Amino acid sequence: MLKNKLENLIGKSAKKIQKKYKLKKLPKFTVEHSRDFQFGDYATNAAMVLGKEAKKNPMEVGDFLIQKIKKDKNFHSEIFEKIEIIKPGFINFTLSTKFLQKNLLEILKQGEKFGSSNSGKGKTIIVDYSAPNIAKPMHVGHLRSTIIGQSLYNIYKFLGYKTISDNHIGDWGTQFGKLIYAYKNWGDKKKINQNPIEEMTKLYVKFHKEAEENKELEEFARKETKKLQDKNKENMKIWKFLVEESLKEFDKIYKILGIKFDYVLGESFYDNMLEQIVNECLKKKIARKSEDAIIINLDKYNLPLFLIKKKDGAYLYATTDLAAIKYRLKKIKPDKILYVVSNEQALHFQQLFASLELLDWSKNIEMKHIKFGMVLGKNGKKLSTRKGETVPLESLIEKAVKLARKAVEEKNPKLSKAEKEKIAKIVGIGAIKYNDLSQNRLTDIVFDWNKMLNFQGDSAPYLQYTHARIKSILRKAKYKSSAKSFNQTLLKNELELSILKQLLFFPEIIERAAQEYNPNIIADYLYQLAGRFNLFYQKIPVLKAEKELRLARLNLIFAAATVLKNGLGLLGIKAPEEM
RNA sequence: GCCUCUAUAGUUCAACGGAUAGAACAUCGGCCUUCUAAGCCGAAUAUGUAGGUUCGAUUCCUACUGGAGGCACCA
Repeated sequence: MLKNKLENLIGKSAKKIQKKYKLKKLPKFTVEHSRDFQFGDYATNAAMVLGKEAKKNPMEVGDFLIQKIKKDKNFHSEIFEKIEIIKPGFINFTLSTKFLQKNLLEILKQGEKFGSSNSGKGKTIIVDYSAPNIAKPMHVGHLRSTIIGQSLYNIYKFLGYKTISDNHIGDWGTQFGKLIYAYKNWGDKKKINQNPIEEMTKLYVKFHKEAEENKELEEFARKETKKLQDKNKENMKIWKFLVEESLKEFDKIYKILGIKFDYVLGESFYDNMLEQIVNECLKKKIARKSEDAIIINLDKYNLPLFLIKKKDGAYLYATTDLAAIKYRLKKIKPDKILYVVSNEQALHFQQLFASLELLDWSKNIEMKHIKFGMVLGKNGKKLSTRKGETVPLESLIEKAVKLARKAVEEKNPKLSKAEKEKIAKIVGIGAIKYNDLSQNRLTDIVFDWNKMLNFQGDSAPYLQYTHARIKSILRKAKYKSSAKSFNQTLLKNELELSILKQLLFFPEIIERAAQEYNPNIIADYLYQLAGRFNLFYQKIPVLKAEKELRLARLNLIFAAATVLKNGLGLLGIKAPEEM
């Protein structure tokens, strides 16, 4: 990656400056590519930070730095056309046209692999995401975890990590007591078979309604839970039925969304390890009894206590999480675990990670809570399931696809029905995913139908459309692969160069998205790339260009299409050939 | 009370301590006898308040104000 090379180059030269001025430490500097190209293509603040440390004029320091860089044996003068220092002390690097043109050949050579790397080689990373609850419908809230998680998974895999996804399904716990009680009293197997989650939700709701009038129900439910945890045959059978039916419905949604998991180990999977976990905590004296329950005291971390066993003997989700970690440490030996879970649970993960430290399990592993903001209603408040404010995923998808179908019908009526349907799905679902992924993970997002289903501007359909446009040109030109030799030096006008530069940045963008666990960096990049292409498209003819130039441009736009497709792929979004 | 997020244009969102704070939607005005107008070009409008650190702050720190969420027997 050019950015890394530049960092090394500047770093080495900066050390020489450090010596020259006898500085104790080498201040941190940054190297970044420019958003617009008026100040060059890459810039560093090295002169400014060095100048500050040395109490010298940055412009003067910068001049020295540039001299040193140019003298370095790793410096290739053919890569940079110009290095200059400007105003407060930015050093700007302008890439040579020749280098950019040559880089295109490299991109074409790498094709679908362009942007990938082996920087994660030898490292294992578990991504824990989606985690819906049995018997409850998936809604827009789950969507964030699912989509962000899947995207991070794709990104890390692309960077050469051994990547493992695990869907930690909520298939165990107290809600089952209520559900089993409700099922035994009011349940209808056939109805559940037909419409599993809807029927289960009805049972759940009914339970709560009845329980308000009859306080005894809560007690009954607790007993059912206990029976289930004691592996009572009848309750196990009902439980299994409810789980299986729910999973079928989840799988339907995952299939439509193109989400895949390497493991689907629900909470129930860890049930038989829980007692052992609590015992270990007691043995290590990090847990103790309190009010008949068992807790881990986290005063040392300034955190509230962590409950791992209830007074009625049942275990909690904290216990299950500990068990899951123990299991993963043993079976998978990951270097890192990412929990893609909403910000609501920030405290839980703080407690969980602190407990790991006390247990001395966390020595060789990095735990990360990849938190994200909530999906709020138009009123700026949390969507309430009870009030029916949550938008079920299925209806959201349906609505998006329907809208996309209408759009394809208008824009491209000649396509066959099957093709239209395929495109409608890709576009509708892409729009939904992009809406989540293009936003910063941490901010709450306000659910907005208009925005969610917006097919213009900064949206997946815009990117997909750009890709389809390119593909359309390539079809008309009967362009076949990039194997053909062509004269890349013909690509030299500003619009062509802006695309070449943008393409060059792709690998470093992916690296950054991974570092920050933020797919929106890729989304933002793709939007810029598409913008640059569309500008080019508007002004520069490809098919009508003179023969050699035409071939060069075809290769250029083919590379752009490849990067759009690769990038969208990392976001879990498909790029149709036409639309 | 404590903790985690958060405050940017009419609205919904970007911006890895850097250069003139970007978009999209909505509004107004242009561009289809040339490769897909789901597009392109142009106009107008924004960093909650008060301090601090810094050559430089939307970004870091402090306080205040506002918003969302969480704080042992739910997950």
